[in-house]
Amino acid sequence: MDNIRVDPYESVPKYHQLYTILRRRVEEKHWSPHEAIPSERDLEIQYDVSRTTVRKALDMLVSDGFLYRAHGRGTFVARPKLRQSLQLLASFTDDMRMRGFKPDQKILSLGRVEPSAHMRQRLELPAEASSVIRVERLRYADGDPIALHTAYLALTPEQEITRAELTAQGSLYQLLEQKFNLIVAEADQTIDAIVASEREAALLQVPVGNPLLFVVRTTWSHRRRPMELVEMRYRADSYSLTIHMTR
Amino acid sequence: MDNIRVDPYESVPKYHQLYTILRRRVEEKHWSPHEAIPSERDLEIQYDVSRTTVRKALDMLVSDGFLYRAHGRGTFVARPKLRQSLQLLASFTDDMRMRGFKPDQKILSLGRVEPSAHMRQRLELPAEASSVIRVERLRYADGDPIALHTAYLALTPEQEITRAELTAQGSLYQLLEQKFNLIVAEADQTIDAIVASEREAALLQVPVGNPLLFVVRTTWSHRRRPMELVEMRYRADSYSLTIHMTR
DNA sequence: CAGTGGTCTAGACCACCGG
DNA sequence: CGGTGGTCTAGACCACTGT
Repeated sequence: MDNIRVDPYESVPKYHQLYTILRRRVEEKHWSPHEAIPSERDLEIQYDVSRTTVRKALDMLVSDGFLYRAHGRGTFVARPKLRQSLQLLASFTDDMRMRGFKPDQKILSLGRVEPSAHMRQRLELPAEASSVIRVERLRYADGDPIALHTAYLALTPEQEITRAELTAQGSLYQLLEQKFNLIVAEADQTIDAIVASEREAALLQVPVGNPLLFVVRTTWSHRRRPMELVEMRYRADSYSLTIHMTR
Repeated sequence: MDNIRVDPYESVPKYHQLYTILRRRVEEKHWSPHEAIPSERDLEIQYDVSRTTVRKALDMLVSDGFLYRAHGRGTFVARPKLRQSLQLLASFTDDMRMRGFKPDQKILSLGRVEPSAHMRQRLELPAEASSVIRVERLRYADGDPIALHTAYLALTPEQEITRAELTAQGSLYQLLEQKFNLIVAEADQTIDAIVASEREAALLQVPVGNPLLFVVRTTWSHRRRPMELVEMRYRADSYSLTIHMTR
């Protein structure tokens, strides 16, 4: 039995309601992996929406990796996926919570610095911009230090951030959204392997020379302005990136 | 002037033709970054297709990172993207060519081995499967060794691969497609940092203890059967992963 | 306000797959 | 062959943006 229905008076679009309904069904294992779900014409009738709306919902479920389609055969439940840490562009805070750890942080430094030429270019700073905000934070999972993050923010001199605000909010991205309406829309990342320097080793509590994942990310706001350049150094023994790819 | 038209008699879908036309325009800088392209209604008339078809083409261009939309304002050209090496699930061969290097390889070993319990699980091997094919290859870019790949293939005893075939073809994925109709459809990857062991250091021509990117990938065929488990070790000084993310 | 993208409908025909 | 997903149309109305 299911009495979940798509409600035409909801402000949420119908295709999104249907997406949520079907996604829950998959996650609650109402169907088994590789089992066929009802056909698009069945769903059309069952939820009293057009086939276009059904297909929009299914498109999203396919691109999110919950379903796959086979022309002439049907639409099927995908194998359960491992939680992926990249792609969705989560903050460290959210990433840790999804992985089941309690996130914490220590702000090592916060202040304005003069941007390098490279930074000016990456952040598309205007010539008159004489400073960016630099935030260095040590980040913890369940009390253990696992990453060192150094962020450079393209903010005007009027746009300030205090330690107290960042400590209270926890997530830098959420703070930037609340204070300045800067919403992260996209990012480029490069991923490298490095070995820990003396300072990094001391902060992350690993021996000098231990491997670290080194991630450099540039983020753009929804207005398509560069907002942040951040270097992240992760202890390789307690953190790895997971990615799902589809062709 | 443009006399490029969507041809209704082509076997390629109209939305895909339009996708190609517009993508070329963007790549050839017919419009500047952040410049608005014609509205959906304009494109509808200009190419004599329905708005649904226009939107399907635009959806693809947005998800591929060529355009972005702003409700009530228009559709805009995205900033030029850096070539991304992940996501599209390219073979090493294609990846190198896209990066502008000449790929090469040396097959270090090729033969059947008994799968470990872990491997049986990851490759969903039936109980009677007593062996998998193991291929160990050193991979070069412009003549320099940059990666060590160890692949385990879930193939039946009848499905064999020879050194000659793999050498001739170059790409393992292409060989699997041609010989066994195994087409890579999706993959899970974990990315770690490690330091080079003595053997790895010797093969990759770096000092022992140098950092390496360690990528473990499971691939599934279009029929959703696991086909490969592969461990890839990259010299961090000459290779890094790049990823683009959208929210 | 006019113009943009966002949602949605009710249909149609095609291409592919399995029995 | 019947049933599936894939493509496509011509329209409608809503929500948001800038002037």
